[in-house]
Formats: sequence, structure tokens, C-alpha cells
Amino acid sequence: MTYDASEFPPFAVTVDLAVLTLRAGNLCVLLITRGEEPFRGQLALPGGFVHVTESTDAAAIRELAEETGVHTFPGHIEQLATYSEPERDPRMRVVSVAYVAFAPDLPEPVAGTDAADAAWTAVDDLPDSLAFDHRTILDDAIERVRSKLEYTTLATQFVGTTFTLRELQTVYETVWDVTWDRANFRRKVLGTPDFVRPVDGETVATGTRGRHAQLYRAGDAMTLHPPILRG
Amino acid sequence: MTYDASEFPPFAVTVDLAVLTLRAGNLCVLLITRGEEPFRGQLALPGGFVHVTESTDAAAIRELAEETGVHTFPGHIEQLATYSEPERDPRMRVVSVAYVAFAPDLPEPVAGTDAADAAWTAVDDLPDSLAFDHRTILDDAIERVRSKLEYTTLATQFVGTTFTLRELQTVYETVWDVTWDRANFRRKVLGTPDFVRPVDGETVATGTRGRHAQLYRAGDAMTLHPPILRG
DNA sequence: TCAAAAGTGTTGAACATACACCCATGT
DNA sequence: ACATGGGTGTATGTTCAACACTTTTGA
Repeated sequence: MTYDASEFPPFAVTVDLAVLTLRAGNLCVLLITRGEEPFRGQLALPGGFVHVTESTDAAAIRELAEETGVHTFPGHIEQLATYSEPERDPRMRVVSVAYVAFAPDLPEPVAGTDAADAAWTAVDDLPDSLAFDHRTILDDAIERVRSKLEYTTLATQFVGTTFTLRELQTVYETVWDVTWDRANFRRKVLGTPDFVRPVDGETVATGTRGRHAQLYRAGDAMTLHPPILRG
Repeated sequence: MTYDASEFPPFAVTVDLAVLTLRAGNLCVLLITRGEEPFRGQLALPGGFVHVTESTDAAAIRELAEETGVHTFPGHIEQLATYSEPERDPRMRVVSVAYVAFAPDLPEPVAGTDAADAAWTAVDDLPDSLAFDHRTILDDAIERVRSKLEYTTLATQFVGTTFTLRELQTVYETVWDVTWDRANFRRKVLGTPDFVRPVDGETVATGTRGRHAQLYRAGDAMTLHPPILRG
């Protein structure tokens, strides 16, 4: 295996982002409307070219800030997979490294920024097809988030820095479309070492009525032993 | 986002393979010795350039056949992750899509083939460093196989098409470095729907002495509910 | 004082663990 | 016959699921 400029075919490398959040009890994804051909007018995942001086991780983080308009992104981002079918882009040979990001409820994208044509869409209410192979990427991203809830502390990325156990429970119930017994969920979470940590003393929050809830912060644990199961 | 030849920097795209198997009670990986600079003489993961007409999946499968010398690969291969640090290859900008393959015990690589300089190395007995960022890739591959044993039927890929429950148990014990109670392991596996399926009737195998064991085939299940835990 | 939401207790069922024991086979 | 390894039984402890109950708060 020797390297020489004539030996390898050149590829364009892009990143695509599946940014997921919970809004009003629905799992939502950030989609843009394409302004140019091909797929003009269709919905697509945000993304862009990788610069020659940066890693794909760096490119994904850069694009994430541009597309959401938030400069210190409050959630978590990780690589999903790489998509490379030769015909996935009709114009040239493009390999795309997809990332999935999880965030608490973010502000609506604002006109006048790079994110002007971006909007949150409930994943249960997607159009029949997205541009390129983005539907495949998005399906993989949704499967990723559902399975990672089970054996990691990812759920805490969908709520604010402090949260009630009820809010955390709602994350599981929304993403998995199941219901949990409140008491059993509480025991499961509190019985897992370093999953959550209570915020000191007097700290409580309020809903509209009823007893105030203890606030918690994410703990140090990244993986859950044993996992939390869907029932 | 418009495309034009002057706008995107060209990348070389390669695939790297972490081919894992069990040999004599050790988790082993297929490594080649590099014949050219850079990293001449050091161990590296097998791999190669992606052709302009093929997907990275196709390239990985092609390389896998070439490197192992086996044309219908008996195990499982899946994408691991993409590695793209700008300085990962000192000569040019290379993005590498890594794959991990799991196989039952394969024949020793034979001289006179493309796989001539390849050899199985126990992962507990690796040199301090591998070429490029291949040590990082390999560490990720090992973590992948360890975690996938827990919630998928991947373990069946490390044994032949038919196997005894004892052989399957040895897979878990070797990869995780734990011991299981034989009776409890049996109940766990047989109690999981579609994990394994007994091979009909008279079919039994033999060790050196003792009662013949029932043979099983992998079942239809891909994921395990509940997962098998490390204890 | 009532409704709503947080938090605790309790009970029977299901499961896991650690063994003891029986069965089939080759030497 | 006996050692070896496959296969089954069982008692004990732990966890889980369902649901009743108590506490705290706002209206």
C-alpha cells in the first residue's frame, strides 16, 4: 500500500447533523429547507463541508453552532455513522459523516442567522422523504437515541442542568412511548449509583400546584448497570 | 450550500479493519506488518483505499476477503466509526472509515497471498503502539465487541454455524474475563426467545470424554431482552 | 378543604445465585 | 468402575410491578 497522487480517487467529505430535542412532549429534529438543486424545496438535515484543516468532529461542532445559533451548545454530540453510497449525491462523490446531537429544548431558530430556514419537526410527523439519504440517517439517529437511553445516562442531556425526577421520567416516556410507575421509576433512578445527585437542601421547584419537587443534577455515571429497560 | 470543484478540498478515503476472533481462549486481532514508510516495520490494521465506484461497506468486504484469504467470510462485519484527525497520516489528508469484523476461528494467514504478512495477535499482548491511530481504532473495536455481547446475539458469530452451549459460554467468559455458572448460563440462553435453536434429534457432538452435548444453531433474534449482564 | 403532585410503604411474583444431584459416555 | 462433562432440580435471596397510602402545596 503506497500513496501517490494518481492512485487514490478524490472524495468530498461532509458532515450531516441530526439534532434531536424534546418539545411539547414530542421528539423533534432540526430540519432545513433546501434552497438549491438538487432536492430544492425538500427538507434536509443541516450540514456542510469539512475543512481541510479540521477533523469531522470539529466540523460537526462548528456546524452545530452555526445551525442552532447557540454558541455554547448545552447538550451532547457524538458520531453516528458514515454514509458513502456512490450515488447518494447526484453531482459528485461525497462521503458524509453523520452526527447526532441531543439537547434540552432550544430556542426557535431565528431569521437573520444561518439558521433562518431551519425548523423543528416532530419525528412522528415527517414528510415521506427527505433530501439525499437523509431519511436513512435520521432513522438511524432515532434508533441510536432510543437504544442509548437504555444503558447510558443520556436522558439527562434532554433536560436542563437541574431537573425533577418527573421531568426525567417524561424523557423516557416520550422517547420510548411507554409509561412508568412513578414510584418504581424513582427507586430505579435513585438506586443507580451516580446517576443523579440531589441539589442541596432547600432547593425545590414548582409545577402549577402540589408539593414542591426535589431538584437533581446529572451525576458522574455515564453508563448504567443494570440498564433501564423499556418494560 | 452550492457545489463547485474549487469549493471543497479533496480527501483520500480508506477503510481499516479490526478483525476479531477467539483462538485458544484469547481474543485476537488480525494485524499486518508494514513494509513501507511511514511506520515501516510496525504493526497496523489491514485496510486500503475506497474505490470511486464502491461504498465503504463494499470496500471493507472486499478488503476483508483479500486480507483473510477467505472468500465467503463466515462471521459478521459492521461499521465502527470514522477517524479524521488532520495529522493522522503524515503524508496527506486521509479520512478512514473503520470496520469491525467478528469471526469464528479462521485459518492462519497463508504465505503467497495478499494476507502473507498478516498474523493473529492476542489483544492482551499488543505492542506499545500501532501505526497511525490504529491503537485508538482497535481499542474502540474491543470496547464495541464487549458491549455488543451484552445486548445482542453477537456471541454466536464467534462460534461455528452449530455449537454447544459450553462453547457459547466460553465466548462470554473469554471476552469479558468472567466465569458463569453452567446451569444458570444455560437457563439464561434457553430462556431467551429465538437466541438459539436446537439442531434436530440425534444431533450431538463430542469433546474428549463425557456425555455428548446438544448442538444449537443461532436463532432469529438479533437483540436480547433482557440483556445478558457481566455480573 | 379540596385537588394535584411529590414522596413512602407493602406485598406477591418473577428472577438470580449457588449449589447438589443425576445422566451419558470413553477409557 | 470411574472420571469427565452434559443436563436438571431446588432452596434462598434479591429485584420488580402494582397499587395503597401519606405529605406538601396552591387555589
